[in-house]
Amino acid sequence: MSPQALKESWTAQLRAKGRRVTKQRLAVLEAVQANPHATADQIIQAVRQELAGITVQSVYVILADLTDINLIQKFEPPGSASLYETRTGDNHHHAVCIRCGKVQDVDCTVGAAPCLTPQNFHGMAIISADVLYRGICTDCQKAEEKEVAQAQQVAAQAALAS
Amino acid sequence: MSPQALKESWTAQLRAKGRRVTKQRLAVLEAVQANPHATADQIIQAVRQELAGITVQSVYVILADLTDINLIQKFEPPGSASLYETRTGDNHHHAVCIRCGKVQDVDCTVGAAPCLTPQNFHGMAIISADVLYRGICTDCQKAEEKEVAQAQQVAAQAALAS
DNA sequence: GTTTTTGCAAATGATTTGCATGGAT
DNA sequence: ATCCATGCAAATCATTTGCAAAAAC
Repeated sequence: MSPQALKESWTAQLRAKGRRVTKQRLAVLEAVQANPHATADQIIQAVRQELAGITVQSVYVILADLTDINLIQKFEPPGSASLYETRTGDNHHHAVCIRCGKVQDVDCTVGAAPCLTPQNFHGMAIISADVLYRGICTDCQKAEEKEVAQAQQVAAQAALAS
Repeated sequence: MSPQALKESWTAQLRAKGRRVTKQRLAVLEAVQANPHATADQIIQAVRQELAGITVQSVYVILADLTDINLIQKFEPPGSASLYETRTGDNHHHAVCIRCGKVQDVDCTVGAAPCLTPQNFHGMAIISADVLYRGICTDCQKAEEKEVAQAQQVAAQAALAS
């Protein structure tokens, strides 16, 4: 979608939910759209490029409200600050790199229902399932290979010197 | 395992990891064992039954250390305080009730590897997958049925009165 | 006795809230 | 003109940290 079309779409959706269309809200939406998996802090920095005076608290309030009306989605990785994304409505999961912290979307190909078939649900009526993968992203895999190679070189030199 | 056997097991494991065995650590382990999915706050309350003087910060330090040596496991549900459990090592997931917040274990029957087979992993080397189910527990299902029944009664009486 | 643990106070980071003003409809 | 949204300050909540005293080895 073009930036213009996005803006119109957001405006329409805000109005549809009885929310007023303000430059602050549009700026927050733009920032979240521009940087998927952005933290509140990153969003604040980005929004301030356009609206220098906006306060931290306003951005938090706006983020919470946009989350309520499902225009954005909040994702809370364990142990770090919440991330916000414009991708909503579809059932997708996240993969976080345990080395650099980068978060990537993972499409759920199994439909909206729970993706596992566990034996023991204690009679609970399941509404949704969130899946968080932890792993090492491609960049960090390369970086680790490089480190291993360097460590081997150092070890070889130490063996020579002794 | 009997309380006594548990205590000996913990003692052995602490020693094996080079940790000193203190009454504080044992009390924390006991509290976590007694109440699976306990919050730090609940653990502090429980431990103070035995060790009235123990401080909040000590319990946090102990919990972090016990988590490091894998004697307990930390679970961070989105939007609420961390929970601690003694069940470690095996791959199990959690189901949280969106109404009362109760957390229950869900056995993962698919083995230790990622339980989904998503198409799009971005080349990431996956190490583990955490799954969080959201739903309504049996108690809350009953409570909701009761509420619906009462609402229908009220509606019926209103219809009669008009 | 030495080193790790604990106790205490104070700080931190993320996020929320109450109240007055300002802007969108 | 009306009422929701924003700005501001201060509070809250969970958790961490630095340093001195106490306890386990």
